[in-house]
Amino acid sequence: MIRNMSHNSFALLQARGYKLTEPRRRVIEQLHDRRRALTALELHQLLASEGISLASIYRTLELLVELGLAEAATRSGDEQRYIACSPGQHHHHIVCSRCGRVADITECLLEPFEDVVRERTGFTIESHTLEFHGYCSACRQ
Amino acid sequence: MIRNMSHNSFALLQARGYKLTEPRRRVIEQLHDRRRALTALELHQLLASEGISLASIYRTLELLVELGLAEAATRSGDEQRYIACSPGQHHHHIVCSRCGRVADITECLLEPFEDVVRERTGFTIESHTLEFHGYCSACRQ
DNA sequence: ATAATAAACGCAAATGATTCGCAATATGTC
DNA sequence: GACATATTGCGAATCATTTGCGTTTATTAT
Repeated sequence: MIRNMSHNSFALLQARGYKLTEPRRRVIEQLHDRRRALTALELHQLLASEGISLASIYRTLELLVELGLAEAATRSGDEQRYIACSPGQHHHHIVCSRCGRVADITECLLEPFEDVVRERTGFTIESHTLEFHGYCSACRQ
Repeated sequence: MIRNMSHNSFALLQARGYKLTEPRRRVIEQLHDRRRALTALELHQLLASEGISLASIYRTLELLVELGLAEAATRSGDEQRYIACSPGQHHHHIVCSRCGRVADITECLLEPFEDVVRERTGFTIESHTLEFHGYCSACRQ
């Protein structure tokens, strides 16, 4: 299952004409397997034994976001965290404030409200960002 | 009205024992009067004639966030934007993707969903971040 | 009002996450 | 199995933000 999710990303990468390199494979695996919001530096440390450069990690993350295979978490600190993401369906995440664990919220809760927001504010609505924060079962006191 | 909103912030600042200085007054005024999500650099440029240092703008923004008088917008780019905020009631914003104009969404749309999210994910929920993006009436094509 | 006093300021240097240039290497293809 | 090229690792560069420090300014008490 976890393997399959990584493999989906591998496949999409290649289908778009990108090479499936060692740094890309490893970053994708980590993001999927750990199910955590990770920083570039954390990925670099997790992959220390692989001799992958920090620059490649940044470049890979940029590519994954572009392809919809990862997304940048809401920032709370000076380092950006990244979350593995299935492309296609729009959805949201809850992130553990202690360990960074991520869970998906499978459908979008907000589309029904976009009309209300448009009427109230006079803005047209193109998108929204939503992220919940709390504690996963392991980190709850 | 606009003046009152700035004055509320002035008062809260002083009530908490902080001095109402020129940089603080000006930054608060700009954030309230422009009703836009602004970067530190933009504030510095807007206030160029006042001889206010960029460092003071950063320090003021940090203080305003701490006091709940401003909040950091969802980042989309390499500079943080800040939004004037009334402390007290939890609410959300919609930000114009072209000009940065901000409108308030007066109450929170998501509290009713927190139970659902908790049940589905097994996380306890402490908070959430939500921001809408679109175009204000002036920027809509 | 005026002086006393501590918080805040302006400046310039430091920090640190992220990006970039380039020679070397690894991937997918023929 | 060799080729052509995308991608890598390295180190240097960038640039938003933070910090140290001597000076200024907002508040409090005289």
